[in-house]
Amino acid sequence: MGVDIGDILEKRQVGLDDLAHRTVAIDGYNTLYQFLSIIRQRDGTPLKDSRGNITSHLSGILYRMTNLFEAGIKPVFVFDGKPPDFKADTISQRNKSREEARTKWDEAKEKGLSEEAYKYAQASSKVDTRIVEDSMQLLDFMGIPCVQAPSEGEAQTAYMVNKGDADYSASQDYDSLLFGALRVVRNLTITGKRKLPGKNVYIDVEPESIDLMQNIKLLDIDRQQLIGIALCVGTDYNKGLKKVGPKTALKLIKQHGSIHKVLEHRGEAIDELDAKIDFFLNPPVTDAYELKWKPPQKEKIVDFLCKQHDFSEERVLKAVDRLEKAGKQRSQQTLDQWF
DNA sequence: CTTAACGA
DNA sequence: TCGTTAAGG
Repeated sequence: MGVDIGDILEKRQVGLDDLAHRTVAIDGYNTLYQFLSIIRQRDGTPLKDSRGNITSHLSGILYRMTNLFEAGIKPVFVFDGKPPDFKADTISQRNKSREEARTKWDEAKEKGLSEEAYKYAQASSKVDTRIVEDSMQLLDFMGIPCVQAPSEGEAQTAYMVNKGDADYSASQDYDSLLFGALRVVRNLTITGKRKLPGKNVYIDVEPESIDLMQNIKLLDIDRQQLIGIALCVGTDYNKGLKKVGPKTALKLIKQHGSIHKVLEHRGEAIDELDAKIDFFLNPPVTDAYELKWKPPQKEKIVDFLCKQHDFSEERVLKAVDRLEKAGKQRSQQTLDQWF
């Protein structure tokens, strides 16, 4: 998922101090997917309430947003709207892989292959309507603003950064750079623990920022060429050229000058190429949002999480207290938010 | 993922 | 106090 151009990008490690007082526009889909796939029991089952509803994402939101808030960061969630038509293949491929993973999960469980089972359990994660809706509900109760993007969330976060409404686009994917986001932050977590793919090993990960203009300059290319590199490697809208990773793609684009020339030279084609390039350059975005952080509604959070979804009241109250304290501290210092 | 509990 | 491990819902 997402475009694999990380290897050619210059990243800067950042501490949470660097992000204090900064607004980060979070790619909602990306974050929820991460929560759903990672917050699980050892057998692969996600957290669920007594009625069988998945709650992993609610746990992730509650604790991570509390931590970010405590660090003085102003988070905004941005949710996807209608995807472009040329994303249809990717979407149906994802649905297919997810269905397959679901079957393989059951098979592995029966055979007692726990590591296999866990892997397929993760791959069967789905950000469905209910997941999005109750995430928005919880965020609203926590006083964190949400933005509904007309199309791709990462395009909207890019727009908000470049307009000056946000300081960073936050996602694990690099796609918002293709939409022109000037600053991107990855690994936006407090306790940076990430599971190495395949192995059962966890490594520490620090938040890192990526500066678009610095990278454009360093690579000695322009934005169109960066998009060209992405299209060579493969994006959510196209498959990518065979055996071409980011380094080869960079070489090809620099050698031939443009994605059009690269394709011409190789005798290959990408469907609706110009429409896709234009989509990265001029995606649908909206100004219809208001960024306002409000005090958490303690009773509503407790009712929602504890009464309706079986969270421990002790844990939830502790998190809400931290949230309240962080907000009060902030409004005393800066006087800008929370009213 | 994040917190809480536990043992060195 | 810190690193490891289990539990959370």
